[in-house]
Amino acid sequence: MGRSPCCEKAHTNKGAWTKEEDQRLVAYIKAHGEGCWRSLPKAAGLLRCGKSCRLRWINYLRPDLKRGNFTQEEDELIIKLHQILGNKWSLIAGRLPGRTDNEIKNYWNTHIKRKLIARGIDPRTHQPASAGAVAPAPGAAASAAAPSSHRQHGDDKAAAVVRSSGCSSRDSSGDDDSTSGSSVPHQHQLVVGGIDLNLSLSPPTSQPSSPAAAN
DNA sequence: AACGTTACCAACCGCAGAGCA
DNA sequence: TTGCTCTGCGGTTGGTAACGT
Repeated sequence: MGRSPCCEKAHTNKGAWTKEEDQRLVAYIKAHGEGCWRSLPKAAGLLRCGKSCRLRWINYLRPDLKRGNFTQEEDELIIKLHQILGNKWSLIAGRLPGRTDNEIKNYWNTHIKRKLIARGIDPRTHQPASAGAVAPAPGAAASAAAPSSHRQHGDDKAAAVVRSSGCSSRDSSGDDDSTSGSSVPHQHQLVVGGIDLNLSLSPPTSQPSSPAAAN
């Protein structure tokens, strides 16, 4: 079968973004808002695929991004959240305003993993390295222990934790901000290690509501 | 000063799920 | 109800900078 490629690869640029491309993208989104990524590149006059534009915007150009070093607080929060959610970077990012899933994922892989290992903690199970090897973490944490089985079944448990709250990872973005009428509040109050993990799934950047938010 | 290695960040790829006709 | 399209997510890779020998 084969799905049609997300874009005409032959006519799209790849690799690092230029300043001009950034400017075009930002200008377009400021004027028209996000959405319809597939048609955006053409409309904005960019030789990029929609996916690429979305990623660039979300991970780099969004005006509300924090950028810069992670604080000790963020650090600990990421660890706690990862313990509960596993590699659900988008959900974790949702609890860290101004941070993107990609940024957190990178940070986890390059800093936190190492840090935990140095502390003698298995970064997947969040258990003492020796114990973790034999005793997988209970509950949701188990998902983190699951060998990255490509999010097929491995993280089902962590996902279940989230779903049980009436949300799916999709919801976070879907954000049917339905707040409006939805009888099921998208919240899940958790307190771990003294940190109140209110797992309400709000988009990382609650709506670029007003493009003007930029600057 | 040159070369090799390691660490970090940005971007790409493929898949799954939601929404719609 | 089914199939198709689009979006979003997570994993992985490539490029570059920093550091060490």
